[in-house]
Amino acid sequence: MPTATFLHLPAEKRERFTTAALDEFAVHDYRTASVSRIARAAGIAKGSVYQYFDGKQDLYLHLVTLAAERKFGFIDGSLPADASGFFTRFRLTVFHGARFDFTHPKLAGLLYNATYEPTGPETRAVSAQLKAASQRYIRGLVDAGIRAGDLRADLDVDFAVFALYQLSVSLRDYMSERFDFSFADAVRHGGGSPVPEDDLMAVLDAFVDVLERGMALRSAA
Amino acid sequence: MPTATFLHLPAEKRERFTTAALDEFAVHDYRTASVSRIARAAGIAKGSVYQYFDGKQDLYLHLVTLAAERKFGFIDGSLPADASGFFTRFRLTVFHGARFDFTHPKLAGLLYNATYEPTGPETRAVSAQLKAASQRYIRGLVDAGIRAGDLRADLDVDFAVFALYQLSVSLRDYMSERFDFSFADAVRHGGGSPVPEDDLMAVLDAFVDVLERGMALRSAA
DNA sequence: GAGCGTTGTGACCGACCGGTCATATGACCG
DNA sequence: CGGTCATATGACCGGTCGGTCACAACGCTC
Repeated sequence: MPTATFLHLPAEKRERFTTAALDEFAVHDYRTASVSRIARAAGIAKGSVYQYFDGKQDLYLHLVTLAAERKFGFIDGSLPADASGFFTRFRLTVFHGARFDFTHPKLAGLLYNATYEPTGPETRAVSAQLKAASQRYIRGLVDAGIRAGDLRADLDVDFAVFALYQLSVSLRDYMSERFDFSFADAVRHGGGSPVPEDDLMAVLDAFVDVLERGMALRSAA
Repeated sequence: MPTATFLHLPAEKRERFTTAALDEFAVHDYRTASVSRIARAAGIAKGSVYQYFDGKQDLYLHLVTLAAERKFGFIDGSLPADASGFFTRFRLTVFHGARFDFTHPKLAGLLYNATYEPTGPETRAVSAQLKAASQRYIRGLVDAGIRAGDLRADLDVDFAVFALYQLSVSLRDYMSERFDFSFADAVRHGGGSPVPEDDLMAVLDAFVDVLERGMALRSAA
């Protein structure tokens, strides 16, 4: 957690530092990210970093927490309050999640890296927490979907949660390929034109379609 | 590619080295893996590594190629020649892939790491090739499935291939959690009892079930 | 044995890492 | 002005890395 010193910092400097740190962790995984580079990019001495945070790990935890709060907040704030059916709600959740990824590529890149972080001792706890929170959220949706009669009652819930989670997370890769959108470039050179929402929705329709109907050709009943 | 020197090595020494290198790359990602540690574990001087391979990258490429050939060969050799339906064939493919993962944890761990390798310049090409080969294989299955009438003709093939690929790859994580089987431990301390094939099949049934029928409760036709 | 090509060796190189700490700076107070 | 305290600094530390190279050891033929 940030020290009092960091919180007392003039806002401009604090943000300059945060931006530099996000830039670094959005492009590099934990081990490859360099505190020295962050300090250089922020225009401060390396020693100062250790006046603001306990160390690399502490800084990382702070950034991931911040990014997760922003993304979950963004999604929650974009969802309508009234509960539509499972598939509508799930599609909207993924849709707004993707919108967040396009408009906040740094934060999204950090979260993506954190999710796939090779399990070193310094990052395992953070990754596990992130994964647990996402799966808990999805499990809530699935449970409600079964109760509401939107989903088959004999569904293997564990597997369904796993599948929805994996596909949601890796959808980023799919979109990147399908729309030729490089998130790495977006982080490095800011922006790039995000995918039109219509095209995004079309992909999500294919996604939900497979979830809902399956892939099999059903012989006419 | 290995040098002539490496190929002239007595088999025992060559295998001792290969084993040590696999051990290292199965547990660490590319950047974290250490040539010095490999040399130490193999009981040779570090300089010798550079008599056998052009460098770290070359060694890595060799190992990934070797592991991929073994795994694809194992699966191909285990599949029946006659083409059953799409879902049966897909389930068998994943089944034998999982069997390979349990019985060859080092090779499988290396492939898994290579798949999720953070995209540094040294590993990007290898990861992309691995992913392309897997997706090409799956696309073949899907195309055949549509032609045979096993799959809906209006299926979004791109998305289907992506989903099947992602779920197959990450199935390892799911099994690890579901069966409390640590692949990392299996690599480090050899073996551990693999999941009984019945339990494995039960998971794959749930997998294929979702693929085939979808998740929606269908009102009685 | 001498000569020679192949293979083995590990000290060494420059680079970078996370983290520390003695010291400098500067703002506030009496 | 002196004193005090929060903050800023960057040279420095021990460590590890991938890679090199001068040299030693070996195996072969003559």
